[in-house]
Amino acid sequence: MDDPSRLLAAAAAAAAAAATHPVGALSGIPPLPLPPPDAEELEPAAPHRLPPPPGPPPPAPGPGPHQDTGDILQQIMAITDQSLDEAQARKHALNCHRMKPALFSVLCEIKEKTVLSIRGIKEEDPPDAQLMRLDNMLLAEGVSGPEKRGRGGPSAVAATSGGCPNDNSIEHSDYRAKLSQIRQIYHSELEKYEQACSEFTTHVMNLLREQSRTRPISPKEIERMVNIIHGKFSTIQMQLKQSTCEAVMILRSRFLDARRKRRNFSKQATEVLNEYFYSHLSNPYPSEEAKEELAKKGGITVSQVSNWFGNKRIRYKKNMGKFQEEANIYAAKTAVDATTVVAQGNQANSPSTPSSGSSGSFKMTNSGDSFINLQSLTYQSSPVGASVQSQMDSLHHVIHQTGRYDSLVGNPLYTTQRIDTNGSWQDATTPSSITSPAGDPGSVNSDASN
DNA sequence: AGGCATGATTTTCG
DNA sequence: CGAAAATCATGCCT
Repeated sequence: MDDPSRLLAAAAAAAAAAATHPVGALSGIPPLPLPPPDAEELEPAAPHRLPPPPGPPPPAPGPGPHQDTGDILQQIMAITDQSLDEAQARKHALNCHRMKPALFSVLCEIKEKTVLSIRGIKEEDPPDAQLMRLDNMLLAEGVSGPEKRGRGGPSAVAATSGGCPNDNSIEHSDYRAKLSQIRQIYHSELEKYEQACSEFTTHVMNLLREQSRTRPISPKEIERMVNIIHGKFSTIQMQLKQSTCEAVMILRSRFLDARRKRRNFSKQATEVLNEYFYSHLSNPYPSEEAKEELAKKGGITVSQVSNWFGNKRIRYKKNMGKFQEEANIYAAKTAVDATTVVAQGNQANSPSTPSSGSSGSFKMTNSGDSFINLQSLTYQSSPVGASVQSQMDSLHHVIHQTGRYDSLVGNPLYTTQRIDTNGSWQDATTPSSITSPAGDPGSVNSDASN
């Protein structure tokens, strides 16, 4: 039975359905013959499959103009079966058909309704939280955003890695190199995506424009399509961002691991640190300036100096005996140095801290064997101020080895150092004024840094 | 492999 | 917040 009017009726029903239940129409009610799936994408003139609803609902199906509509429909449906040339010819014929404008406007109308009801679904992607997180992170890591160059400045790494040693070590520059590599890849990929996106968008828009001659395509619809495309591409971009973040994280963790990896200090550094420690044994708390000085001398960072002193104090205190030998070596060394220098009349030899002036006694928590209080001794023998200080400190150990000075209580006139009830090293905050019995105020700041 | 040395990190404390 | 104390993790020596 190929009664065209039946087909028309079906089409009309579909059209009505499309108008009222567009989703149903989209999901495919169609009693209409679908074109074969192939040969479609190369044929811009081919009617889009989605909304094929034809003319207005016929009040009374019958011959006449409806006949024409049915013909047109059939032609439309059959168009994809035809060869390109043939199709072009038919397209042209259709375009010139007298019913075409009317049919087109109906299609437009229906389309309008459909789009209207669809519109509610779309346009609801909030500024993706995850995307924002990724963006922020990339920015924070210095991957996105302006390129930061220059070694001295506070790099992104240093800013985020807390109080870690932030030297210009090999690892650090390695890290930076890798980071910039990631950065490069990220940007080139991003650019590629953007380019592809815009290319694709233009392509689709051209296609739609082309198609708009044969099927109703509103600007809104194009816009929507573009949005969809952008959405898809931004998903890809998000993936890119995500993997970049991962890469940075991995790099970072590796870097941190490497940082955590212990590497013994150079002999020079150990030397410098030990010298200071044993020559300021009474008060082994280098000031910030002294720390900087030591760091510079030893080729390490200030925080490493702090770590070292922290460890040293603890370990020394815990097991003094173990350090005796070392102490003697350094003590003697510094003592000799000090005396030499003193003999030369130069008083700025040791990397002393201004606050180390007090050679107050300190006592070990766990050993009844306390340190000798030598101040009266030195005080009387060589009141030369700061340099004497280190000498005196150094002598502590030599003497400690040879003789036994168990006096815990220092010269009462000379107690700038608080001795805690538990007897730990306790730095007096402002000892300097009292520390120089020789009346040498200059020793307050015995230039630790030359 | 095991143990000690040692630099770094974390936790605790004043 | 800085220092002490505890702990971790690796280097290095045997």
